[in-house]
Amino acid sequence: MSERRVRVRFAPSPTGALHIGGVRTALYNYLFARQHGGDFVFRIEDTDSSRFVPGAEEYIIESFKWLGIKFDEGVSFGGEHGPYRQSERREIYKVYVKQLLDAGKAYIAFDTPEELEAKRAEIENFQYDARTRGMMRNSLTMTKEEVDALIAAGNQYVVRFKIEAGEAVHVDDLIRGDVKIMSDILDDKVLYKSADELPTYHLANIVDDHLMEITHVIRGEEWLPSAPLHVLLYKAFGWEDTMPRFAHLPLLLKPEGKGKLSKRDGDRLGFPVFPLEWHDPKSGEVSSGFRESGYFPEAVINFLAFLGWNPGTERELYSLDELVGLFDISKCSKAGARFDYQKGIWFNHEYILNKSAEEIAEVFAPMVKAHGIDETMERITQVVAMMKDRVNFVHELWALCSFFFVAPTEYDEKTRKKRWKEDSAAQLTELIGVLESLDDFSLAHQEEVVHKWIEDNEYKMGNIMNAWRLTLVGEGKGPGMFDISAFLGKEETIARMKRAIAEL
RNA sequence: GGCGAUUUCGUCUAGGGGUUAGGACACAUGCCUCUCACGCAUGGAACACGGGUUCGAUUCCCGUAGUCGCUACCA
Repeated sequence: MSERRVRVRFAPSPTGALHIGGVRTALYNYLFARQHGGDFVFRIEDTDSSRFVPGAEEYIIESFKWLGIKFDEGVSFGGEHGPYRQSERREIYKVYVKQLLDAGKAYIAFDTPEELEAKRAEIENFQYDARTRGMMRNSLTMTKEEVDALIAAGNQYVVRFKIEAGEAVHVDDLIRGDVKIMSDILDDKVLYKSADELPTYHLANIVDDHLMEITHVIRGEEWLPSAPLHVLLYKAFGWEDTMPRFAHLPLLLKPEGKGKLSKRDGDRLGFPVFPLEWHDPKSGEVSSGFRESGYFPEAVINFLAFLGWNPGTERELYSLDELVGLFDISKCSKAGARFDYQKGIWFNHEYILNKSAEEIAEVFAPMVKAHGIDETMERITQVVAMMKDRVNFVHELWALCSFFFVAPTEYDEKTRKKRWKEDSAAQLTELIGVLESLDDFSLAHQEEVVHKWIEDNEYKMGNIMNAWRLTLVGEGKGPGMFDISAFLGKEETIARMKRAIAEL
């Protein structure tokens, strides 16, 4: 059994955008598969036809493509264990449902949803189980003839798993250790619905994991309560020998307040909870994505990897490949983690710091163009080199450095009051003369000449520089003055100064 | 309500029977400086509570409380 090749899967339902918690689950699966030299399978669990949302499947695939998480097989990736869409596996499930029925481990039930609802209203804490199934309309309380007649007459039914009371069920969890539960508290779960000829999650999940030779099931904590049911199903099928090991990951919680992270939190606090922007086809609602918000996929990966796990070192910046080597599922934390989006922003900033000006310029250039500016890649890269370390996102660059490309048309009032002195106009007019005399307008040469001019005239460095800054930038921000003037060039620099002196 | 999981600074976490309980984010202050940032430095800030076990518990055990999840013919 230990010889088996490691195979894990990520199996979302195509019911909408991929939640960021789901992304983390997929990431951990991916890291686990890679570090064990195993396979990562992508399965679509669309057994609830009523919740199907068009475009969701494509969205999920594109999300992982953007993030750099690769699957070895599955929907759209091929493989020998297909089909990988559960709605295309109807015939397979039927075989296994029949197997359980024949073995007396499951039974047919005719109770309608309305009847069940009535029972729940009638009996407090009603549960369809060993205590109550004797009073319901099912193949246990009817003769075979009655059952056959009902089916022949076209009555819809479900198949329920017959759970015997009094058994202690153990789930061996990679993160939580041994979790024990008594079978008495489990209900006879619906395994199959005749109405749409589809199984429910529980049956499909076990059958598929078995057939697809999954060795480890790494999923969210919301599945922990039904894990004993799954263990019982493996036993009912006689598949204990190859039953996968389980690992239930803690959930992602709201940044503040109570409960698990939701889309609403993102809207309210201003951060994305989906990898990509999502257009809901039903409501027409648009939800922001990490990609569109300006996050680098590497930063998102790094951030998510550290939400609920860490390698025990003090380093926090790791590439996806490095994480593969370091990941240890047993070191995952057990408690839910609040979604600390501030930390996510910090990660993105660190990735900007570590990327070259050329790489950032590649992203920034289209934004410059979008503002109607025609600049060479070289000049854009120069600006990026000066400014990139100041921002958390590339798109923040424009607000910080548009003055490199567009001359100021107005001058910030506060800065003017603070920096524009009585004699500023006279001094800057004098400075124009100094600059005009320069043949070499390079940063170093300007600096030398201007510094000497300031010293010779015993001007105050701060007064000159800040007033000068106001003329070139329009406000009191930006990199060193000579960086700015050297980039603008002699002509533009002097033109901006003249215009400002005239206006101020 | 029942069942399960879980609990270290505001947040993410390291650690583990004897530690000045470590790091990061955020926050504050300072430094750098021609501005604004970045960066750097410093600082405040935590073992949920109550019982055990023990020479000693934040660490192990048991309770209590909080938190999270499940309790569907949803996944």
